[in-house]
Amino acid sequence: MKEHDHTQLLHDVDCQMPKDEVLAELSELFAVFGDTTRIKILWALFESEMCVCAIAELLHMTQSAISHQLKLLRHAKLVGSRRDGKTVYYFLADDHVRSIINQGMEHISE
Amino acid sequence: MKEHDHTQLLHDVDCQMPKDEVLAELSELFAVFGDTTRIKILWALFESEMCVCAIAELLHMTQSAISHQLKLLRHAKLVGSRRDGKTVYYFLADDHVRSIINQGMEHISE
DNA sequence: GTATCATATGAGCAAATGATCATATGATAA
DNA sequence: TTATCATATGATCATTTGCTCATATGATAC
Repeated sequence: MKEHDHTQLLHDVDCQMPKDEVLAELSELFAVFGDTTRIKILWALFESEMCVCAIAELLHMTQSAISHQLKLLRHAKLVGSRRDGKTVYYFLADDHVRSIINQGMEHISE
Repeated sequence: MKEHDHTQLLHDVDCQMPKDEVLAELSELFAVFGDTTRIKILWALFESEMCVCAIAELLHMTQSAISHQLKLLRHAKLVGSRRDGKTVYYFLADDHVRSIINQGMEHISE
């Protein structure tokens, strides 16, 4: 396969590309949204903060599965948590979550 | 593990949840953004439409790998394509792509 | 202290994913 | 037609992912 010439275009596009590091971080962020369970958790938290076992009950999944996913969401800074006695409540970290999900919804509902 | 009671909350949250079908579609969309290669392709197309082998050269990847990924992007309706002779040019399908990626960038740069 | 509830976490495993290789298809030129 | 370029696609394989199970940790009540 001999490639035809794109030298100029490639140069221009390459200049506009953010660092690999940034793009990796970006794709990791979207990967967090890229799972049904995690999307459901985030959507649930739109309404109200919730404890782990409530989310588990809502989604008909084990406490362990939910806890593992919440760990990912926390790492991505999409949710925060607060402890009240034995219970840990999770909540949306900021409004970017809503914005991103809303943009996604717009795209699929066309 | 006996669960404590969340009946009222669960009912309220459940009412606000979109159908599983919709949430699945939504997470599949974000999953497409959730890969470094695909994010790079989309970012490249911000600048200009490009043919497959130009993208491959830009990302230092094989034509085959890029072609497989473009298929996914096409399926998600994030890119479109047009043929000109032997060459196929890919371009961003609409502005949702830009909006979604911009929101993501905002989140990680805080 | 012990018992119990709520949550977190490590190991293991089946399923999904992303790249490569070989090959097929589509288009143009000679 | 044959040769070549550009792209698409199927098979394969190593890596990653998401769940389950068992167990650990943390907090409260007794």
